[in-house]
Amino acid sequence: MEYLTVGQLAERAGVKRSALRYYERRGLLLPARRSPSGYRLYLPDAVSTVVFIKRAQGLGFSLGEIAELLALRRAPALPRDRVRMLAAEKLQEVRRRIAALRELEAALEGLLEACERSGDPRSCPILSALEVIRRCD
Amino acid sequence: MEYLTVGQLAERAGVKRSALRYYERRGLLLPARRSPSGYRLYLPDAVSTVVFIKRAQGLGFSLGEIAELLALRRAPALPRDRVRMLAAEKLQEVRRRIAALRELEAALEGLLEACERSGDPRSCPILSALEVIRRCD
DNA sequence: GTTGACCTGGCACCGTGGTGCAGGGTTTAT
DNA sequence: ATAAACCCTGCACCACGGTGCCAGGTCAAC
Repeated sequence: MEYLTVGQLAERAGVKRSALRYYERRGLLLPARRSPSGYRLYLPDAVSTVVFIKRAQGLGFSLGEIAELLALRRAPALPRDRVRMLAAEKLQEVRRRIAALRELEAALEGLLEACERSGDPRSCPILSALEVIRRCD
Repeated sequence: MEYLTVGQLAERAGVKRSALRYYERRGLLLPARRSPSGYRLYLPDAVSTVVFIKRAQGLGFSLGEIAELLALRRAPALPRDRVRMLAAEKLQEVRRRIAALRELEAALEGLLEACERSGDPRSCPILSALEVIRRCD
């Protein structure tokens, strides 16, 4: 078996056929060779490309960003600095998201604590806090 | 001015008219009274409802979840336990997302460190790590 | 030679949180 | 009286990451 069909590639890479066609449309997978009847034919190393996509997704890269990483991977002279910059930017972004979520976490913790403390069954500190128009933001 | 038009409510609450109509479609805002010519007429306290929506969004609640919070807020007997449960679930969800992002952070840090250490200009540890098919997951 | 599993392209659809436009009617100010 | 600014409904569209279906073509096995 020299070539893989789209279904075989999908199975080996652990994605759906429809996802592979979508990646091709988005420019992540180069258009595959075709059999005389029009079937896509992939070299076995296409598996590693799809794995690359899934792992980069797992690191929080969008498909657009992954398209750029794949282009860099294909580049004749490996532009390591550019790759490193993309990773560093993504790290900053991840850290910003963590910081934002930690503020959320603190806010929710505060509301739940207020809820514990409050004894008045006719009021709900959580609902009240949400509708208050804060004057001193 | 007893009533607010949709534009006035939008301005006071800091959202767009289109968003208010969308909230109505999604069941977050009860259908407003109408003027004889069909204009929506809101009581001034609709502002606090929209502020509620925006603040709840800020705490990470989806519009569907906010619809439930608003229904609870309107309920005759305030179901504080239910509100508390929703907030506690959201807190758990936020913590899960933080944990996932921290793993991402560590992974990206590891890759960038490997990049610093590696002296070989013909390879890129980041790209390599992405395409490796890990055997011992 | 037929059945079943596979493949093709194209298009529509999912959820999320809206925005924007067209083609009307209304209200307000000058 | 007329222009500007506002309102109405309904529909289409955006990004995101795909999925599902249709009608048809193809390939392998029995």
